Amino acid sequence: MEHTRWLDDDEQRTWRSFLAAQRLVLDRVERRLQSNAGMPQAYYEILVRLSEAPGRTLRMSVLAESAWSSRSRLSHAVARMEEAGWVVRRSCPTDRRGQLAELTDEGFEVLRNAAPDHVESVREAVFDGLTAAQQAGLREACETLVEYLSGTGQWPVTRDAGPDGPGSARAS
Amino acid sequence: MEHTRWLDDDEQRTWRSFLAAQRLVLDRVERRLQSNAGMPQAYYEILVRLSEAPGRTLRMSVLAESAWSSRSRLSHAVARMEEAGWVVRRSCPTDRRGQLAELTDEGFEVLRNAAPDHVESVREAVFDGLTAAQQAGLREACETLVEYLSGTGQWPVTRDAGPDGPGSARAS
DNA sequence: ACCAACAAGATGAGCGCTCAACAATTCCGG
DNA sequence: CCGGAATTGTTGAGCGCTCATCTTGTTGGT
Repeated sequence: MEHTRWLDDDEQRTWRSFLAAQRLVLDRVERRLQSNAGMPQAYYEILVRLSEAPGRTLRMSVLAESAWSSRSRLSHAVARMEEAGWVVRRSCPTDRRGQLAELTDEGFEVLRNAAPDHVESVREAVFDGLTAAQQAGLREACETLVEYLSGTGQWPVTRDAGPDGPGSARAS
Repeated sequence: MEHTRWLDDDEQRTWRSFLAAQRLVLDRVERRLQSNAGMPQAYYEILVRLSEAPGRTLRMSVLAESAWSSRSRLSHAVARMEEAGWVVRRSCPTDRRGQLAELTDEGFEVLRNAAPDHVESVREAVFDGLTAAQQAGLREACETLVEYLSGTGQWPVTRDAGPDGPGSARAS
């Protein structure tokens, strides 16, 4: 490759505002979650996925995909959360390489307590600042990007997790 | 606060797709930058800001704001980049608390070599996957968010850095 | 002129993440 | 049914980031 496809001014502004917005939003949400629940955003997402799964149990590999995490990251994270008593690991009966991660009652309780403030912080950081049309535009772009980027390298992705159900953590 | 403003299904999907898209895009871009230039995205952004500044020099506090970085993060980052010979620090003549960070010729060269592949990876990760309308929608939402979130806590923000000029790193 | 408040930047501990390497198991062609 | 290839999950080193804290320097009220 010797002729670089540089970004024009519009693209430059799009990319830079995406970077800035992403940082501002995530730093804000993460900071608040850290101070109110003592966990990083990535852990919260893992707990949510588990809480929505049948039996509150998922295989590590499936959990990794659905939380957009690498296997290694998930492994470290679950190890820590197991120490905290939020999750337990059991070996998978049908595949002895596999591990099942199960959300404990304590972990579920932690999630349930963390949820209201977290959701509030997301609302304040994103939805309170955007019109309905802007929210629609953001969603349209992000969903397209997810579709476009999924399954192409990067993670061991095998897209098959169902789309978002309503968070069951809020429904006791 | 005792009545939580939960996210409805549309908001839920918007938030989750934002999280996923953000992760997919940034992980991809960062991985490529790391392997081709040996630096994280945050460092690249710092080098770009310096390269665009008059005299390729900025005060630490100004640099921190313009790269959306905390002071602490910048301090650590510049320390590392100084070891690498990409940047030098000099004390500020008008305020003896201050430090000036200056991009060295070597640092500029590193940036210039890193830029083409980085830009290509951004194009592949974002622009090649979105229609013009989706790009506009994304930009509109992100610019609004940046405007909305800037200057409200979080960083020691004193918004006054000019908006993005064209990246001077690509113009020799 | 003084001193309390504030601002700039550096620093070290702790932690989450990446990357590469590894062990254990399953899969599949011959 | 055997043996190489692929898959699953873990581990440890290294690094960037956050948070709290500290030092140094500036500012503003009296």
